[in-house]
Amino acid sequence: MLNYSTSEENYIKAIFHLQGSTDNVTTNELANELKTKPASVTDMMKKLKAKKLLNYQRYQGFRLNNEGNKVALGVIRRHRLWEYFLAEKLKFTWDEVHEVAEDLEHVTNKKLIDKLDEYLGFPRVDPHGDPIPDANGKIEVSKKICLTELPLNTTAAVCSVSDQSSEILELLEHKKITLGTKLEIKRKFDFDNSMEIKIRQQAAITISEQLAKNIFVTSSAASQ
Amino acid sequence: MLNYSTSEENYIKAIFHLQGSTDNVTTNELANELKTKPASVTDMMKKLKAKKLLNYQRYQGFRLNNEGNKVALGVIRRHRLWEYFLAEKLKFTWDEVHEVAEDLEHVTNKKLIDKLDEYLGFPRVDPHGDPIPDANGKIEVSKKICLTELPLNTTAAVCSVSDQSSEILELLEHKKITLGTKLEIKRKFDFDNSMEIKIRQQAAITISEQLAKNIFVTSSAASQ
DNA sequence: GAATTATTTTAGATTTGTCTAAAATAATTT
DNA sequence: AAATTATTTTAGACAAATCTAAAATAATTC
Repeated sequence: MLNYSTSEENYIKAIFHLQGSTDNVTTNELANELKTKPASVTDMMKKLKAKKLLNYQRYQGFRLNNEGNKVALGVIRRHRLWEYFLAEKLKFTWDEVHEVAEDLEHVTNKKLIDKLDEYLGFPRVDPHGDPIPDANGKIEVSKKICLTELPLNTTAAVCSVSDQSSEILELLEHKKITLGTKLEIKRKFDFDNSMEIKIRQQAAITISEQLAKNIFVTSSAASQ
Repeated sequence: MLNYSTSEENYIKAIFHLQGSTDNVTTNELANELKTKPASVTDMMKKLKAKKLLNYQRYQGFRLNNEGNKVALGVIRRHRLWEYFLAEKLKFTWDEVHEVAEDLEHVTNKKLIDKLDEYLGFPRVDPHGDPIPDANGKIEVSKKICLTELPLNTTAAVCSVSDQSSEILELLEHKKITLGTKLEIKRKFDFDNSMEIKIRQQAAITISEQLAKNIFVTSSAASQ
């Protein structure tokens, strides 16, 4: 495994988090996520394509390939181990750890990270409940839950739909929900159990209880 | 205290280690220390002078000013705390810690470092015996010892000379030893207790027992 | 003290990562 | 399907940190 710059690692990690199980990530999405400009994203995508870390065709968006995913999981492993360390050992609060781990994650010394992992007792999830990849990049598959059970403001990816009727598919197509779509619940209404969900940068949309009951998602924070 | 780049911090730290209590550091010395080219050093010295971290006049060498020393002590504090953490908690060996700490020291989050310090129990010296600056940049003054007691290959700075006769001063001037000169003993000879010492990048020179007995040095590794 | 040698600085180039403004392409609307 | 709008890419510029080669200055030697 080669070494990558802090900037490259941040792009790779962001793509990993944005890409569902099927979608390509778009230039604007990534620029928005990284608080940079689309032109900068295009430049970096050319570079990462040249380094064979992702698939990219101009105007078509991009996805990490096998090697890119491995790199991403390495960064995520470091980030979450440091988060665990900060919360568990240094007594940082839940909400403070992310920012500090953003810097620590770029110290890429395998022995350091593996010894840290051992010192911490090989934790399985970070303080946010997200699973920590092991030294081989293996990450626990997060459980499939019904959309009705997803906590508020927790991103999850659509992984299956129980009812396969043309009626539900028509509705899902209209709402632009497909397998792999990443979404989070912004509000729930007790009156009819409808909910407002947000998909990527799009405006929030409303989903009925009937629909929600038929959508299943995988959420890495489900174990919280 | 402003933030400085990794590169700036490395230059500042290196100058701190090279400057005795009086000497100016030269361009070549610093280039050699950082394994870079003299031209790069000159560029950076202009930059650090503009940021008011050091005194520098072209062709005259440079020294950190008050502010520069503060920055250096901050970097050294982080470096040595991480070294302590790596050795004490992660069970790295004595000789492995330096390299890893070189990277960790550039994560400049005050809360992180102060909490790490507390977690480690406010250690006074790192695994090499070098003192760790406290949160205010205060560093324990290392004890004054006679040059005859300085261990081999340990850098120390000349801090006083007991005999003040013109004869000894003549000899010291000839050997280019003044207050603040940093040196280390490379060899000791049992026959006449003479020793070979090295000053900076210069060739080793020989010192008699009589002379050594009159030279006192401060060594930050003296507590080892 | 003039000539030689060593050191330091300057000038100009390179790489990485970023930006703005304009051009190219894709998507949407009418 | 033509026009409009949105997205993406290209072209060219800039800052940071580095380098090489040449020029300037200082130190040393004869």
